[in-house]
Amino acid sequence: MTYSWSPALQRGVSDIFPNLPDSTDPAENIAARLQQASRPLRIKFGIDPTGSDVHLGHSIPIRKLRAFQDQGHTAVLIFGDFTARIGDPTGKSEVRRQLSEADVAANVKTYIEQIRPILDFDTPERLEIRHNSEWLAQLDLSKILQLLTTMTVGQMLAKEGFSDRYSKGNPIFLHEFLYPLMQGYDSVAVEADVEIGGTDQKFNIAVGRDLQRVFGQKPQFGLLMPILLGTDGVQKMSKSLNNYVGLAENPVSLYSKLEKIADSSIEQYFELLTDLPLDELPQAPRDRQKLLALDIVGQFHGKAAAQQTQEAVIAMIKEGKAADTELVPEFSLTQIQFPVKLFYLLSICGLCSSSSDARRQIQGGAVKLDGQKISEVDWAAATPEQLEAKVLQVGKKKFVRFVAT
RNA sequence: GGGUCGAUGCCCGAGUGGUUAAUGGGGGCGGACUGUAAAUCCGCUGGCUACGCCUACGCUGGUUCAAAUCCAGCUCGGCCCA
Repeated sequence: MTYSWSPALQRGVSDIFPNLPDSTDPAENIAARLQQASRPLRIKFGIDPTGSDVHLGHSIPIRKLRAFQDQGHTAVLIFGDFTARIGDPTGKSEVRRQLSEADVAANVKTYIEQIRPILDFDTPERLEIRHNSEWLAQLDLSKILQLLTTMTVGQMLAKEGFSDRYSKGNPIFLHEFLYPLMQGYDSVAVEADVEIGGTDQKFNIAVGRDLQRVFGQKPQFGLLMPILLGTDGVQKMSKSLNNYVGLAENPVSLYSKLEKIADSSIEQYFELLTDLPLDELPQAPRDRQKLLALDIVGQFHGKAAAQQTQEAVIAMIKEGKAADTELVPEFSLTQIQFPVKLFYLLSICGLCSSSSDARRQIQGGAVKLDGQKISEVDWAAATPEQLEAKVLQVGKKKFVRFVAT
């Protein structure tokens, strides 16, 4: 089998290093490295299971991993179960809270489920899932010292984020200095040939190269992918900014978020999140948004479901009707005691974050039952029959359908 | 270890004994508008099956009829010194 630096691998890549474009030295040029490879390369990507949701931003390097898999290489997916407990200081302005072992284990589980549609889990030899506690938990002090002697405080402080924090007088804890070294050591442990990461990972990936050299390995290539902008079109996609699109979201929510992506960021979305040819995209902005939403929902839920979702969303939002039963989350009336007050109902079925919030939404005219606006705060339903099969709605995109069982 | 300054709601940031969930901004959520978004305008932005009741200004106590505001101790952080 021969390998090459194919267009699918190159798509969307923002930086690759080392990179001497004309060189035929496999240590300096990725194309040469691939061409001269006699075995599948080991492509590393590490993710810290710090939360429970994986979003589209995370999916970009994972999609790249998939592209490598499809060309016969081995994806080495590392769950940073050990590093998650320290927290990557990259891009953070403050210290991250430490997670318990149990939290981390639970997160790994949900991550795998969310990533499943993206990666090839089935073809033998194409995927290796590792946890970095396998090797990091074993390190003894002398080994740690060996890692520490490879870098200076000056080098660490030069890292973006540290330098900002230091100059602003914000605290930096010593254990945070260990993070890049641990991520770098992961590369040693799995003998990575290429490490994929966001552009913010350049420093950490470069540390990996240094450490591999120290441990007598060929240094990996760093392959950096752009950071995806969030749904606000301004800041990077991130859970804490609440501008993210989660992989596990239901089709309707996925679709309705994606069809609103700002014109200014939609090209980036196409390039990084789809395989569609960029020169054949529709001209009309609205059509682009629809195509994007359709394609991505299709990736996670299948083409047929995506098509259905599109129709349902158009019906629901454009025409003000709640259409297809299957796409509106259902809520069982058996959980409710009658008579029930509307604000309590809104809070219990999850449409509002609290009953107080629900009252405010009612007063603000956001609440509809089967399309009829309800603005009386004390509106109540006396019997289940009054609600059965009806759709309760807050704003334009939050719905629940009541069912009897 | 010593000195000094600081800690307010999702975030930033006013407030320095007394109608009050606590000015203002950001963000968020709703409404109007638009091709969605953005921009703009308006409203909301502790909790509780609620005409009332709880909990809130780092923590714990104290002074007072009354404290986010005064006092003490503690915790955490910045800076300076060692």
